[in-house]
Amino acid sequence: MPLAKTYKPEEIEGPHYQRWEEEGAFAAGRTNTGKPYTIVIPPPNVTGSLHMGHALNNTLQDVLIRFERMRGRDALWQPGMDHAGIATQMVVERQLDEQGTDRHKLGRSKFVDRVWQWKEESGGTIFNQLRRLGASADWERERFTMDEGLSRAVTKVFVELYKQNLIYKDQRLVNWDPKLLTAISDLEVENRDAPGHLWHIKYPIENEEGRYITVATTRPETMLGDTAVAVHPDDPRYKDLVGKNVVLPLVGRRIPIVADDYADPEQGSGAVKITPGHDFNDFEVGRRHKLDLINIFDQHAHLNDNVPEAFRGLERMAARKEVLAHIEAQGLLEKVDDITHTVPYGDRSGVVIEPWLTDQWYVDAETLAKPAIEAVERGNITFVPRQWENTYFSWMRNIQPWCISRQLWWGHQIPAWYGPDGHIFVEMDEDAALNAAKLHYGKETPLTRDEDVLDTWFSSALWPFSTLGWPDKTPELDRYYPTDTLVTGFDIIFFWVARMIMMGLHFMGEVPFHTVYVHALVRDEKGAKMSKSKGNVINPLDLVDEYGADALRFTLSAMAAQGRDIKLAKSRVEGYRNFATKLWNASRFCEMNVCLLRPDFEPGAVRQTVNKWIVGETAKAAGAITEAIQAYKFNEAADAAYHFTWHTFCDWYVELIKPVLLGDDEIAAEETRACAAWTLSQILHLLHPFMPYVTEELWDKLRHDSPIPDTQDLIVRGWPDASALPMDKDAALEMDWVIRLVTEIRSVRAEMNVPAGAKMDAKLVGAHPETQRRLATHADLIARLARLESIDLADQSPDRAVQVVIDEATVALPLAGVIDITAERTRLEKEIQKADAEIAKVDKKLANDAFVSKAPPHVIEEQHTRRADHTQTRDKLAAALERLKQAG
RNA sequence: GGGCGCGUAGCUCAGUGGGAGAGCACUACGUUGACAUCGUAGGGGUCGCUGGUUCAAUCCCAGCCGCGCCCACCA
Repeated sequence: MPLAKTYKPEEIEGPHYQRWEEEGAFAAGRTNTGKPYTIVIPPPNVTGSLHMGHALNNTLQDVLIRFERMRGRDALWQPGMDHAGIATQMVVERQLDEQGTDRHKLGRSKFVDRVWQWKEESGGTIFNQLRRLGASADWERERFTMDEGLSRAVTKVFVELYKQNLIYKDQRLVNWDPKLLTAISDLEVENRDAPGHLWHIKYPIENEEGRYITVATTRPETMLGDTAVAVHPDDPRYKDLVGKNVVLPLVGRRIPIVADDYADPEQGSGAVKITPGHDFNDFEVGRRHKLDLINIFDQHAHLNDNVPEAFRGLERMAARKEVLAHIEAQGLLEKVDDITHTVPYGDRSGVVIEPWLTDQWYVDAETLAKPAIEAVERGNITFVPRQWENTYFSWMRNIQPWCISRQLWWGHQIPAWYGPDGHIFVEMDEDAALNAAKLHYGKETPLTRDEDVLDTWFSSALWPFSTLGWPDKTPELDRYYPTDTLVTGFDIIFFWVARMIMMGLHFMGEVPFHTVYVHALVRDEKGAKMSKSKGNVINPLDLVDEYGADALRFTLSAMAAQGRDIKLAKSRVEGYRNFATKLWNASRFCEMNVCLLRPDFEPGAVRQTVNKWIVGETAKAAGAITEAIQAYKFNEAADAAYHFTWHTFCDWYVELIKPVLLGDDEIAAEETRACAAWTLSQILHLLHPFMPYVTEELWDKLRHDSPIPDTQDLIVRGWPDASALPMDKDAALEMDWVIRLVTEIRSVRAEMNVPAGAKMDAKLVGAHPETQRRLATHADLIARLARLESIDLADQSPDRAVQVVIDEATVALPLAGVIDITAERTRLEKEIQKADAEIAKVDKKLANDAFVSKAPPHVIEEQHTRRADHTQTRDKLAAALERLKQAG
């Protein structure tokens, strides 16, 4: 069946994907036995659906995987999903809320069952969306962070780190989310600038009637938990007050005035209230001065019983109002400044985070970070672009303890059990814990398990080895670890990349991957971050529906320049859909002209100049594309493929061979048909990583029409080897001359408004023997492409002709009566001026002694060549003008 | 307060120490047997500003202006 007249992506995409999957083309270890090439997918949230960031991220991974697979590597793209603790729990809790219930009514075990049920029914829609994009992941190896195997890995890592004292339990201030009722890590806190106020409040000095010390605060409600006022030890204003007490307003508590470097004389009043229970800095000050720590909030950030009765039960903001009202009523409010300050918000819940004193589990990240820093310093891991290494280093070198416990129900429950006396047993499972307890207490002792679960990122940190079977010694782990490339966005370098490096090195003794390719953010076309609230989200699947997956993939690849965000314009996608159409139509051309793939075709043995030329151009393109992908310059690879396909193959080669295909020379025609088919097949190969569907479809057609059908799908075929293809320099020069000649004639025709139907017998004057030979070879072709009746040699330009200069020769288009002689004179004069200007520019350079003595020889040589070329052109143009004048 | 990135054609973006590029948009012409989702030709830019280095700067350096992001405990 011939190719359809129009390219319709929706008709070809589904069937090919299905076939690839059925044939196991994505399966690692099946198609190739070569050196492994491995990418682990950044596991999307089980709740997630495909957004532009995923589309970009996974397109680039698929380009790499398909490229390496074609190059003969045993390509493994390891897919899987993340259980996404908080996000998923929130989704299910929302559902419960709609049903008028909540997780507490349900109980922990039923709630977790409920989440699993939701996961089985609705989780992972994103993978079907990735399939539509053409992602060639090894789906049979799909993993989930809560799988039995991965959970075992998580437990083992926890237990081992605990036994190595790299995990410990500690009581300190944490970032507490009063909506989600859990601790979160530093990274999950989003600091936002917000307008606020700085209240200056007078604290009365004890036993000194009428004397006050003024403190400035953005959070007056926390004064109820103050246990000191700090001033700088060198601050002359307050020197005599250090050691004295103030009477805390509203509370009546006597609290000391302490000297501490933390107090900045420049800030506020220079005296700062100290609330060790609700501020990270104050906590440190409190520790230094052995101050009491008073917790004034409950888990919802409502005031608790540690404050005077009038304030109990108030929510933070209400408390603030109430406190201020009392302060003002007592005449203790000195002044209020309007300021902008940063306020911490929970990145999931969107509520203000409260520093709160709790028991939590921490990872000693500093110790784990050391080898992870060295691995990047030594180049065992390279970031692309390189600059991200600085970001990595600056965070890793100042890394803080990682709070890994979460007060949630969905996640890996911490493998810690407590004895009646609070003794902690950290073991692989309950039986082991009970045994340990029996040993410890000398008798069987009931234990209670820690209620908390682990931070989601704790399990994803193990992803590169847990997905391959660790802690078991599996053949996959042996073969595919360390992986090769990690493709990710910069927003999770800390969350994920850094932690994978730490865990990989610690537990595997080897880096988890060698290259981290960090891609940009996809923004809307105005450069704004896409977000639901702004309503500027472009759904990638809408673009797939409208233009096809290939067009979207190609667009994202072509725009993935390193180190720059992608502002996605729809017109770009449309343009690349048109590109796919162009390719489709070029294939139709080949089909209609019976250009069949010949298994015995030897690109090095072609005899026709035009074929030698296209073989060389193919080699150049293949080399450029290969090099670009290897350097992760996806945009350069895409551009090179685009340009070669459209502007070299379609615009020129196809046009150049038309006369050959229709001509009488059957031997030449036969060779050209085979060569055209071969070139098209090379294009399909080179485009396949970017546009898998349309290329597979066209390849399918091409190979099945061939005398001996190729048995392989494109997806598993070999990648073109540029170095094995000949590049004929003479053929390149010759075709370049033809192309320039045709272009010049077309240009001057358009410029002189020569009517389309004008019949012209062109003459080539002053041609060297080699040029004469070229003309003899290609005259018919040139005439056809330039729409001439004929073109042949002459000794002299005819009268009243339009003349264009190509190298040493002049082409004359006799157009007496058709053209305006004055206009032609003006045109020639303009051309001469242009050439003169160029010559003058070069002369100026060459006249400069500094230039001639200091510039490298090849640059000087270049200038001489340029001068000669322009001079030749100028002379020829002058002669043409003279000729025109004589005739006129 | 530190760190990073960006400012090139109307729009979206490549690129380079030595002759300014692509796609889209725009203009003119075109029903040539692959393709109007097309073809041919063309217009359009002091490469943010100011200095410096250099024989030579859009590219390297410094400062400035504008925009964005990341990190940070400043009341």
